[in-house]
Amino acid sequence: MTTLADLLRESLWAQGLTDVQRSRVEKEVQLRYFAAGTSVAHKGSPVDHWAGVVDGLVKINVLSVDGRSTTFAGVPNGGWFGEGSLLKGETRKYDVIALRDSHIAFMPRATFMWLVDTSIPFNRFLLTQLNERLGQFVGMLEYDRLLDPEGRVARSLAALFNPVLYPGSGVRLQISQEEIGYLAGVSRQRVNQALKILEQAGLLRVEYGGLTVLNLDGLRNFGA
DNA sequence: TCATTAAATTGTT
DNA sequence: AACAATTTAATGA
Repeated sequence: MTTLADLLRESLWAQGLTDVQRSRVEKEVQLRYFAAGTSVAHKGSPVDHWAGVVDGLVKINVLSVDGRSTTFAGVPNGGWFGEGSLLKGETRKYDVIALRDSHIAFMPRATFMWLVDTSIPFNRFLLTQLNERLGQFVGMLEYDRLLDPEGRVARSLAALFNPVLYPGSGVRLQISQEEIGYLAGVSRQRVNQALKILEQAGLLRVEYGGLTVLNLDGLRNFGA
């Protein structure tokens, strides 16, 4: 179990803060618990917090009119989301759902804006985060059309280990094959087959209720 | 600590 | 989608 202190210690943006800034953040950030399958935030609701995953895994997704679910990204330990809508003052554009039992940290808009106004390292972090996320979505557009299911699973997993966006992730990822299916947009059966292929290629090791990444670059470039 | 049972997850069709 | 096999977690002796 990871704590808020661990999250702040591992977050790049927190390392650049002054003691005054960090203590205000620790005082005003609230922790909430979400059971697996529950909604963390609804599409269309006002965005008044910046949210970080302290412990767990959430997915960012939308529902199409016919009820089909499409996942844009998974956010593991150490990942933060919602800064785009927070900066623009718009309502949330995606649903956020906990894939596992998750502890989520919420930073009030006032605190977030205060950091934007007073901390150059925090702004630099936001620039990097937005840039990385842009690159991730551009890459997704590409592989979504070009790659077979093995490649899609491989890149979805690699995205979860993006060291810039999600510095808290280790090599071990606790995620069921069903959850991977949601993230990669393929059926659980295809995930099962894809994982075996990736395991034979020496890129990862399949375990009960999770997997261990052995070759992150190999995953990232699989099928290219 | 060990055995039994239920629940979750995986592997296969 | 359905089913069987496997692993984990919980319970109680």
